[in-house]
Amino acid sequence: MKNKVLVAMSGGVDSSAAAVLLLERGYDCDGAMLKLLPGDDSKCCSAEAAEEARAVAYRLGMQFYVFNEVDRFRRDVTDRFVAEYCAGRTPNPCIDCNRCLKFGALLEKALVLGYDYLATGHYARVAYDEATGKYRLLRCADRGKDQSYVLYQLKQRQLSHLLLPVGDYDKPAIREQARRAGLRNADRADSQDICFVPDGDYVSFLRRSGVTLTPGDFVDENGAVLGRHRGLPCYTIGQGKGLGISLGRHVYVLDKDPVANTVTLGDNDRLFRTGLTACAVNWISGEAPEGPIRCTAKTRYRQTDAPATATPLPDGRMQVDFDEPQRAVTAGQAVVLYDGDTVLGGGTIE
RNA sequence: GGCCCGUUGGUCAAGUGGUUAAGACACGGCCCUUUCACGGCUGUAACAUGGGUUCGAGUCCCGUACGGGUCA
Repeated sequence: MKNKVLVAMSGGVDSSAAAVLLLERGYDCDGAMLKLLPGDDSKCCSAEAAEEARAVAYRLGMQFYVFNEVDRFRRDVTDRFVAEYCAGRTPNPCIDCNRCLKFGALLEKALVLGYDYLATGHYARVAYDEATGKYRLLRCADRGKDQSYVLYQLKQRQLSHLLLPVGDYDKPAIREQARRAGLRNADRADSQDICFVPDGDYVSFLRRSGVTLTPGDFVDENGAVLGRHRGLPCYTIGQGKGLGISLGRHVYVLDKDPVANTVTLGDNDRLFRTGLTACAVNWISGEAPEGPIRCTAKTRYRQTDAPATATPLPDGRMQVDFDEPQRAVTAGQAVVLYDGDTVLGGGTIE
């Protein structure tokens, strides 16, 4: 009888509702939270969030644990975040955190402690395919809330121990579940921004982490100087605001050159590309397809997927060619592949 | 130094006696959002300065400051 579940609780509505749903289905649940930052700086694991989560757990009659993963979080998430920005890329730390902490450290901890499953409040679904004997990762029922993009790094072993109960519902239904269960955080605002950057100012975080920002030139596509930038990490491809430069028309970041320390600006229509390569590729099925596959893909979390052809490369990387040019394909961000509602896999854009 | 031209929001830039002083871009706020962005909505903000003329001056006249040009 596999029914012992450790629920990853953030103190928010979604993970709380996940616990409620699992309890209703008869699972034997306890709650857990990861302590990721040393101080009280994180939104994910602040004292307040921990209190919220603890209160919910106790109300639901669950045990509640906090596991300290400060060192691992620094190594696998924040250090990497800083290094990526220094290299001129735009990282997505949530993906690393999911892979290494939530579905890495926490899942291992759960299994060691004798739990059968880890559950989270992500809006996505896991399904078992009898025919192939494999697990599948699916988008959630509510496309508008779908979070499968940030889970594309999951592997079969992780999926086999994963429950995502909120993925079958939409947000209003989840809030209603929480309300019905008498949870005081039913109307708590959704989380947002990078959890380890509470004020939303990631550039200051980089500075505090020892990164020196070197100002340089904004240039146009011909190399003509348009103004001064504050340092490459302050910008990402496709960005149009916060440039502080006034040319009488909207311009966007087309490119960043770490060697020349320049940021190229230009018109929106110069941002579109059809092809990309990706590294650190993960195929949910556990193995790369034999050859090119038709799929849809998206290059940023908040974007609708577009028709494409994905081709596994011999060295484990992958080539993705879109039918129509995509805007602001950015190194460091993730490209995620879908077949309908099924997540096929993804990788880090080079 | 003489003469000429110019000086409107953060930037560019309309406006030739009576306007709520346009617009674009920048900037702020809100929304969206477990990344960074994009996007949507919305807002703040100006007549270089001191005197005149006029019922009334950003608009006309004089001085000052600053910028550009030009002359020996």
